[in-house]
Amino acid sequence: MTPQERRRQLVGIGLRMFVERPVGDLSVDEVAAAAGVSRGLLFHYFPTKTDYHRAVVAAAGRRVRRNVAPDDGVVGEAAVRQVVERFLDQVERRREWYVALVRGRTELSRAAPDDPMETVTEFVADLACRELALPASARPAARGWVAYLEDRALQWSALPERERSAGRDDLVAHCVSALAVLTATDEIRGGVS
Amino acid sequence: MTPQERRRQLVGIGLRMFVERPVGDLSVDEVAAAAGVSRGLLFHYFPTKTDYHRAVVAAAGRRVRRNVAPDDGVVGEAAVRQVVERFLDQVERRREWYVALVRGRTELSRAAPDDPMETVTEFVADLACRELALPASARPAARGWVAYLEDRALQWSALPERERSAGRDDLVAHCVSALAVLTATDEIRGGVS
DNA sequence: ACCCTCTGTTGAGCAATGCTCAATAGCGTG
DNA sequence: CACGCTATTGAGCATTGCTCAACAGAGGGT
Repeated sequence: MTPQERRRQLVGIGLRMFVERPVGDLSVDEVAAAAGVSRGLLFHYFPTKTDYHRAVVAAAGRRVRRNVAPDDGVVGEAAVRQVVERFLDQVERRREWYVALVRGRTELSRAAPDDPMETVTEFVADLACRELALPASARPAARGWVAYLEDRALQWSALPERERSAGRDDLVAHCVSALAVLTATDEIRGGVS
Repeated sequence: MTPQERRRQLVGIGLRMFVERPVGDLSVDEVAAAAGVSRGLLFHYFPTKTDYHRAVVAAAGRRVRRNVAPDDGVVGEAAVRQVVERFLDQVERRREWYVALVRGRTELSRAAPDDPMETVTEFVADLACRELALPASARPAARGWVAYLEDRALQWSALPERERSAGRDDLVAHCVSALAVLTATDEIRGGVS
């Protein structure tokens, strides 16, 4: 088996086991056993367990990024709305998996130069800034908005099915508006004093 | 040494070591050594390492909650403003410590009925709802706002000192306004369409 | 056909760590 | 002084992250 295939296989196994327990608690033996290889081989591909951990979380991040990206050709506020919708879908349909991802990326936050956690946040914040033609000064607010969006999505996805589908459209509208409002520093400053 | 003192001592040690490495990576031996006791004793007080972990994070959460609580007698929007200010202070003055807390609480998020992470979030959200007399329907937005506030505080506290002190007042004003706007569902819906 | 190298792979083994348990020490009480 | 209670110990077990020297077998050059 070629190295690239092996890596994919191993990371793939991590992505699946991920849901059940945090990657940190996952033993190398288990992964190796699931792959039908020896412990040693895993260390051949990922010199450290943390490296493996990082690879798995990074792959998860890329997957989410793919899933929430808007269709080609959709631009402006419509793109933002689509991202919000897809983000809600993502969190709703695979809630535990997403929660596991949040945990995994947080565990890695220490000494992570290419912090894989940032993948999704950066992507969404960038997209929002671009599509709404926001000034550079609005970037922190846009990033904060992503945190807001994620929290709302996690709360919402924990609701019983009935309330969830009922409130979905309102939530989308609210979050889209929220981005505009939070990044419109002048308006918001005057709004409440 | 009385059991209560021992517990306090052990948790206190955890609170201090906490900054350097995640509680999860902290070995029982180290804690025991720092306390001048044997491994075994630690397991006498905290049957599982996770229990110890939880105790430390819970204590950290209580400490933050104390630090951000507004003064007695301060009510309404002033109370919210004070919480925001104190929250920024907290994150700024002990950034690594706060980051460690975020990590610690996330690590525990699995199967945590009395999730200590919630301590601070719940506290701030409750306070905001109460002081601004928000309806129950605004609760999710208030919780989301806490996530927004935390993210902004973490971004801001990473800035070089100059920009930090310059932007501080604006950030406080922005966050206080943001709470009002995010929870005023009608306004925000109409505001941007 | 033989050997040789290169690389994916193995498995034994080390050190650290979470955890258990029987035994001890020290103190207050009858 | 003896007794019991409880905080405390330290040896020991199983697991786990990680190292390393050795193996297998496919391809190529002679």
